[in-house]
Amino acid sequence: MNGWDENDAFEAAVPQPQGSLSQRAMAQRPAPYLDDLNPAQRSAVEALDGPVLMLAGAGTGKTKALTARIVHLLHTGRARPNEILSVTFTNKAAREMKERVGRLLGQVAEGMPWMGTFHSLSVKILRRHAELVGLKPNFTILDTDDQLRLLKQLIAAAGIDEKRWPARMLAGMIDGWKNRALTPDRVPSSEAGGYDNRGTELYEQYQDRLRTLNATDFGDLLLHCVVIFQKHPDVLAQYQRWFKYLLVDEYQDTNVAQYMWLRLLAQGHRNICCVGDDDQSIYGWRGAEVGNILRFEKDFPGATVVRLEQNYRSTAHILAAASGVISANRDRLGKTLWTAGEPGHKVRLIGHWDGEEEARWIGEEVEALQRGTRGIHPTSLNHQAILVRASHQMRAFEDRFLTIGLPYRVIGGPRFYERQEVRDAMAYFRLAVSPDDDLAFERVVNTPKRGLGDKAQGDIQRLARKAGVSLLEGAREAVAHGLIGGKGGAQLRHFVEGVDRWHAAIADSAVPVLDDDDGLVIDVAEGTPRRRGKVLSHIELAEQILDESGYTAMWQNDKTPEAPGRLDNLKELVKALEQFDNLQGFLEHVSLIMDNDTEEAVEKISIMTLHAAKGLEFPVVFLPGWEEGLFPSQRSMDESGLKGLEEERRLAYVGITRAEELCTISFASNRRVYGQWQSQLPSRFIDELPAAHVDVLTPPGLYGGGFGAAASVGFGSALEERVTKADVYNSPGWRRLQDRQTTRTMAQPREAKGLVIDAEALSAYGIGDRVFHQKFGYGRVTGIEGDKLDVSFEHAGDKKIVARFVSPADQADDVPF
DNA sequence: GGCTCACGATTTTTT
DNA sequence: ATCGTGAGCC
Repeated sequence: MNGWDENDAFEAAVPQPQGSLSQRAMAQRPAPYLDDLNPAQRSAVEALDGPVLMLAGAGTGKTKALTARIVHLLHTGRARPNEILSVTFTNKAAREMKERVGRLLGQVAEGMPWMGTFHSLSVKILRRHAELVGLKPNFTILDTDDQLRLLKQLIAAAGIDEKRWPARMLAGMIDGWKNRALTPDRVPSSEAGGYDNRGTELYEQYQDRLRTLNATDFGDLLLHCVVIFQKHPDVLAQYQRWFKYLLVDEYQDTNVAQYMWLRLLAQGHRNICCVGDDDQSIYGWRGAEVGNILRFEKDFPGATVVRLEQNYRSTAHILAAASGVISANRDRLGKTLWTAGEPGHKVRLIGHWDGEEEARWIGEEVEALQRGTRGIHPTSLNHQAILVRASHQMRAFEDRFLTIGLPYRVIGGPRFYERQEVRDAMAYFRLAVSPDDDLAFERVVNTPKRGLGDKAQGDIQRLARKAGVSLLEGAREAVAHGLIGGKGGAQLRHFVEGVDRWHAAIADSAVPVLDDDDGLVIDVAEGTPRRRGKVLSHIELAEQILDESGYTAMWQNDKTPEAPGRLDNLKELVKALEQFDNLQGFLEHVSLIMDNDTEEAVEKISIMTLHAAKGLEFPVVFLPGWEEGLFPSQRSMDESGLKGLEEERRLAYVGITRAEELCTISFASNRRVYGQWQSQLPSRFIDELPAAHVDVLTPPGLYGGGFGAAASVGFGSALEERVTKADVYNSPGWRRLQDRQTTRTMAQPREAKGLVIDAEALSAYGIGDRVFHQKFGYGRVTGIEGDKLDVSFEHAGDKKIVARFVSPADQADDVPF
């Protein structure tokens, strides 16, 4: 790699702070946070006024610069802690930044009330102005389950077949609109398709329903804020004045709504500093707009752009490999990472016969590295990671590691607060706090089973709707008039009485506590002073709720293997209550804050998706499954064309740059996908790796070495067999492998995705062609009969379609935003 | 109201 | 292959 020369030029171009006036002036006061910054970081920290774009490559110390900037703002007296708005995407990032700022300041930085995620900050703002969007300040935030339940009801009410138009899909559409800050009235008519052309209508109904329930979903938090800012200039002006400096982390991940949110707040003083890396934009599929960062200089004319390019994480070979891959992307702002460190080991590349063998080989490598028999120092399992494209790839590794007893941990998976039992418990708490929370009522009225099925619940719904009261009140009525028969009726009575009792207990002991430490006072309602009325602590109450409702008993009686774990989670949930003053406060924060990263004592290798790995680093990284269709993912390319491919490539870049010392890329020639064997071609990204920085290891399966050969394959050893990539592909072993692939493919032509089988070219379409249908989406032609095609659709299944109803789907189709 | 069977989907994921 | 969902049946 040739980044060193470029860097020298860069350093020469930037005035060196040594001996400069400002530097000597700074030295007068203790400013240790500036001392260990490199020149680029330092200029990013010191450019305080006006728009700043910090282009921070992987591992270039962006968090360090960001935190130093905050400290610098405080230290120079430019802003008080509560006048800095500092936005991250995850709570984890926010927490880390708080800690680091605190460490630099030499104190606990709880004095930064406006440091948080887009969502948590939006909630904070929205609570103050809820009435401007038709909500009460104590609105609840729905989780995905609630959202789906609601949408299902609306779809059913509209008489639409939920089979054909699933609630999931509508949720996705609405989410997409909210990501782009589109209220129902602004949704382009071209996108209103589906759902019998009533998509927007359903969206509108959904929003109405949320308002009635005094609830929002996650997307609303941002959207409502943007609407308020746009419609109420006076409110916006107060915030603009208050937030003197804005800092944004991971700017490349912002969506349109977040962009507008930021822009609105930054208009005025324009002191906005965005930090990001266009090469690490991997969330386009959930609305992130790389365009936001690419456009920054246009959006904020006169912006200072600083590039952080010195990498402190990886060896030169690893950086060069990553740079080589990412350089194939167009539309980059362009950065060249360099390191002052050692070249280190080349990136290792190895092909395997199939996925199982790949897992076996990696398992052995992991153990060898752990023992230190691979030429580098012994590496703890905690410092090794396997990064996969899709979570189903994890299975092969889990299976293998379980067999050989290699401890592993899967990162990602369902979050703590997403677990069923946690949500159920929370619904009970919600009901106790606000008995008219209908969604909570629906969720737990028959959990545990109380003999209240569809019929009984339907009766309650009808009754409540007719009387215009909440479901709980409806249930009370139903009980009073004996409308619910037998066992169910008695249990419902018990349930209603329980909620009443718990609610009364809360009214006795807890008093709303107002947030008053953020310094910003805008029409906040009067609050009663904090008081600890002592009837029941909220923790005791929570336990009582779970016991009296029979919820704890339900899991105690459950004999399934996961029941004990669920009980543990409930205990943990109750324990988490300790950090809050009352149930209200808990409910308010839990949906936004609960994380569960518990450090374990046992050494384990981490398995996670590439997405989950962003922001992390490991000395040793394995990147398996680099095969066409898997990585880059076929679906991504089908759905987003070139844009999709480029995002996949950025994912590859993210993967490689996670490695500090040793990075091993691998692929398999055969893989079982959805139960069918498929032959695989090595990923195009493999060919984009610069050969000079890659060691191609002898694939044990190809050279007949089998088990023994794997152990002898190493690097840095004189015995090592080194071959070039071309050698591998031209080798007899590789050809043999190709031959076998073909044989298999011919034997199962129907499943042979990605391979064009000899077509009876009767029409414009051939077997194997990818096609697009207005309604069914993308599919592949599996047969031709006269003017009809058999098409296997990705989402809609197998259909016989008249050829003129489909259009050819170009793989490079660029779907416009 | 609970259980079984068939069908369909199956990248990535935060808040 | 496998998992989750929904409909239909006891």
